[in-house]
Amino acid sequence: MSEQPARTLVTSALPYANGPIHIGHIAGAYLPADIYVRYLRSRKRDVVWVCGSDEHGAAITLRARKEETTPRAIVDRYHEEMQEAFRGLDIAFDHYDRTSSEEHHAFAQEFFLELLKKGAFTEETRQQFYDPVEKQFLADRYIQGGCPKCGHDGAYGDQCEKCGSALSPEELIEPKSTLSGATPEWRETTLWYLPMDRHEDWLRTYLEEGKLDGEDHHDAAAWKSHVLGQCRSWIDGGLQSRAMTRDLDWGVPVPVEGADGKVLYVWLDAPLGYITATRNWAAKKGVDWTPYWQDRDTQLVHFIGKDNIVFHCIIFPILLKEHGDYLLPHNVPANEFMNLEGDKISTSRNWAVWAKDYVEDFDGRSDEMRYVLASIMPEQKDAEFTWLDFQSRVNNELADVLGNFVNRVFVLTGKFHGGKVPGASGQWTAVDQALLDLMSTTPDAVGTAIERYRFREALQHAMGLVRAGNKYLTEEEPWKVAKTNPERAADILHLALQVTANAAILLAPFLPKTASKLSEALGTAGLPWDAAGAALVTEGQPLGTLPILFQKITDEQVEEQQSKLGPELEGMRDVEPEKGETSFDAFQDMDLRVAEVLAAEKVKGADKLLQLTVRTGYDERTVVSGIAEHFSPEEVVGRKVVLLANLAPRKIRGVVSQGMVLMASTEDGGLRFVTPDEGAEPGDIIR
RNA sequence: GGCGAGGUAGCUCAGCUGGUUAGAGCGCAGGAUUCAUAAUCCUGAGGUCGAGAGUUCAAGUCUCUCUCUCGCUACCA
Repeated sequence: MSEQPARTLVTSALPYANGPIHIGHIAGAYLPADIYVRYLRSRKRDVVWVCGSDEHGAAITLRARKEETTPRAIVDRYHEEMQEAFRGLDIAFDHYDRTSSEEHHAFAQEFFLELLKKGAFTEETRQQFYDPVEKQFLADRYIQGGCPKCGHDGAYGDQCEKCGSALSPEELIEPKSTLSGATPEWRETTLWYLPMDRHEDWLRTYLEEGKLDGEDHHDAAAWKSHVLGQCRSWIDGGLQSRAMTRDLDWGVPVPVEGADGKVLYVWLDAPLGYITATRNWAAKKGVDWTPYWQDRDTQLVHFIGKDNIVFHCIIFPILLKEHGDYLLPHNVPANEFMNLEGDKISTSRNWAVWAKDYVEDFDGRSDEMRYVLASIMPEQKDAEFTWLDFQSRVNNELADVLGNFVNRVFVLTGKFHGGKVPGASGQWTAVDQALLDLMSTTPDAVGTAIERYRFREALQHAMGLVRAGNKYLTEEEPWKVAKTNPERAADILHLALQVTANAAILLAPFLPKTASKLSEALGTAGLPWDAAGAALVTEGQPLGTLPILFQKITDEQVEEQQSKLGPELEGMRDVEPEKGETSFDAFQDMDLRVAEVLAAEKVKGADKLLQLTVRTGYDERTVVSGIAEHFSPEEVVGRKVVLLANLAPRKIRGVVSQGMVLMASTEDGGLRFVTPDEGAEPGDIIR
């Protein structure tokens, strides 16, 4: 790998076309990539940035059924909406594609076949649920039933959303197909698996040392520690086989005879979308796409959020290497998560700042959001966005430092030099020289930080030049000097203008709108990055008119935005949807009783479990309950509770649990006992 | 329980391969100034660098133990 790659291919995580984009997404994978790419473009490097909608997967079909529409309609809607959000924040991909395109299907199939031919997969036949009414195999998410863990009656085959536990479909109590409501049957199906354990050795070398096939591949030290840490954790834990196909009808069909009703697993399908997108971009431009994915002088960078690390650093590299013709990532600068006003961002609770809403509420003010997000980007650890912080950064830094500096320079030039760039004598004082020095070193400081994916630091450096400009004006006082020494005053303003023009270039990756307004007004539009560091504006150049760059964010705006967070409906909660209809008989099957907790102790080796001894009035029994994180043993002894008494006994962590204690799970993420009213005694039947 | 990442000024965070009095921005106090969006500039207060032990001539920076937060994972209501 040479110091400077011949070209760079940048990707941002394909957003899932199942919901709108929020600032967490932007700060995680799109804004950093946008800054990085704008910088490289400004340096006139060969760079291509691709992205696209990830439009397959069970969640989308499930949602389509729920909304009584088609998967196509869902993905079409979000494909458009997401692009609108990106455009509104000036996130400027070279190409934005979608995985449901014909080209992608064809390419993904071709890629799959190649892997098949190379023996990358193992074929395994397993029992799987089949819906006899809809005549299809059921993906895990299409099966609903009682959760074996918490008893919650709407658990999915892969996960119970109530208790968060990972499940496999056969564990469900009374499983039902969510498609037809029918009871599914066991049938054999054949799926292709990726045996990842085969790849542990070279992956370790690739990640830890940056070496591939015995050659230097990338600088492993340049990777973020949390990215490497996660990968190490996965590999050390032993990599498992993972199914690369699914029985589903929405996705890229498996191109093998007899594989009707099977599609590629979205996690095989989606990253290949990067390649398809590049091919489509190249076709559009009439250039050859292959160097971007196959030439060793290309640098491949994936921008993602931390939830995607394992796929981009382990699974996708395995696929690429097995294929053999493609480059592996040179860096995956994953960001951590962005929290919001003290809580994690949550789509279902509407605890999010939606990109689309921001663009509507703050029309034309994309730079403000970009600036704030770049300032607090979760580069090494989770970060937090608050509207008060947004206000203070916009007002104190953008408006007061940058906006005001620019305004001072323009007003002074207007007043003392008729709005034209004054000439300079070339007689620089020590103070001038210090500023000139800073001006000449800042581009490199900013650029180096960007190339190291340290965007906050880069922005600090760029703003540092502006701060120095303010200091310079305040201390040199050209408005005073002009009265006694007009030549000196001209020098000062000339230099201040050079600083402004430099700032326009350096800030452009972060604040594209502002930067172009500035460089237009200064007559320096279109100058590349490498021009920065020196004099840019020329004597006599008339300045354009410049509006106030940044309006202050008012307290009212802050309050308005804060009040938008959370559930939208007055008095109504946005909770998980009601389950499908049940029958009286099914209810009758449950034997609910009042019981009293006699004793409680923690189950050793488990964080969440309490072992309870309860009195039912007719016996005493042991119940294991996953409430240890919410209640101490002392707190629960003596309580009257509601017990599901006839639940099949189950061995949990070595202890046989005979029944289940009912709890209400509350909005704050806690649990509350369901307690019978005064007078109810152990053994009382609940019906 | 296992693994990973964090715990640094009131707030948001930097501190690379250990080395002079631990930094930035905001906030706060005092002052200067008026060209400018009541903006700007200077000065100052403020930190036992989560706790404890160890290695070293020297530790925020390395090792161990403990503790708290976040994430993945296991057990799981």
